[in-house]
Amino acid sequence: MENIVEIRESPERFSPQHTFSSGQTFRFYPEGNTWTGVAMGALVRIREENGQIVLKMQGGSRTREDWRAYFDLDRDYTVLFPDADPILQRALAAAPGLRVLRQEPFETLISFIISANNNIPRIRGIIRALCREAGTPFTADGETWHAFPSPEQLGAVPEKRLRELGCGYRAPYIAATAQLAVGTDFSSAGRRETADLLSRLQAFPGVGPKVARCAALFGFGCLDAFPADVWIIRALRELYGFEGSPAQADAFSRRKFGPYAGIAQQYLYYCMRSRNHSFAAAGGV
DNA sequence: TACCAGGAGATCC
DNA sequence: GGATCTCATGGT
Repeated sequence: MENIVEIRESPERFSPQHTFSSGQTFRFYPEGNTWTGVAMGALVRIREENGQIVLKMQGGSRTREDWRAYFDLDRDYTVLFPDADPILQRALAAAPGLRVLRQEPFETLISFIISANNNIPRIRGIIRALCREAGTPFTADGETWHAFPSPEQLGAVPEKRLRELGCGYRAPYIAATAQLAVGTDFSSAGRRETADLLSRLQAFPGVGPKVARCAALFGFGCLDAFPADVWIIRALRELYGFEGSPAQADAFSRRKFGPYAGIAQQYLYYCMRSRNHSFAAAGGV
């Protein structure tokens, strides 16, 4: 019997548009008024219905609690930044319902290795190709879908084949990281201090400071991890007068945004990239 | 057609 | 430790 979980939320608490368009996950696609994707081995469909956001998960073995954790639905985002400056306040208001997902560690690690010096449409295409190539297939809604490959499955794909699938020069990094990840206990890694986790993640080939912070934030629940790409550095410089390097962004973000700096980063990133009009009109960018 | 993309690694000094 | 180059390849 198929495992189905259905969750209803208000648009103020969860926005698939803001969440899936903020560059933290690459497996969700909009079609009409429905967002469709695969996560944790299940088909996920999200649509608005009578003023409510309806999340329907089909397949896999995850519970309602697992999915609430995945979408971070039980966290009150309105109390995370009690001392928010006016700029952050505008960013938070510009993307209501944006939530930082708690994705699967190995998927985030590989996804953001692929993201290096790459653009989002192509990242999505490569990840989709990897899933079709090596991910476990399952059937839902009368169609065949593919889970993200396990370390064993991805590690078995020849480097030459990874290049054919579009991975380019990242192919050896992906192959080596997948093979190293076999036997790695990511669940215990997630309970470490962020700095300790980052150094361990950066031991994987193709994982530097930025990719490690993305994996820590999106895959391990380290909400203080602060990925600093060119957009965020630009935002800190233009909006806050920050003059430092990406390596100095950690201390700055912790001082400026506190223990949830990673979530603040995601709102700032979304607003910068989406050229949100209300944000720009308010003097944000 | 150039330039860019949610950078990392190698090689310089 | 920091500056510089190269790495595939589709998007814009």
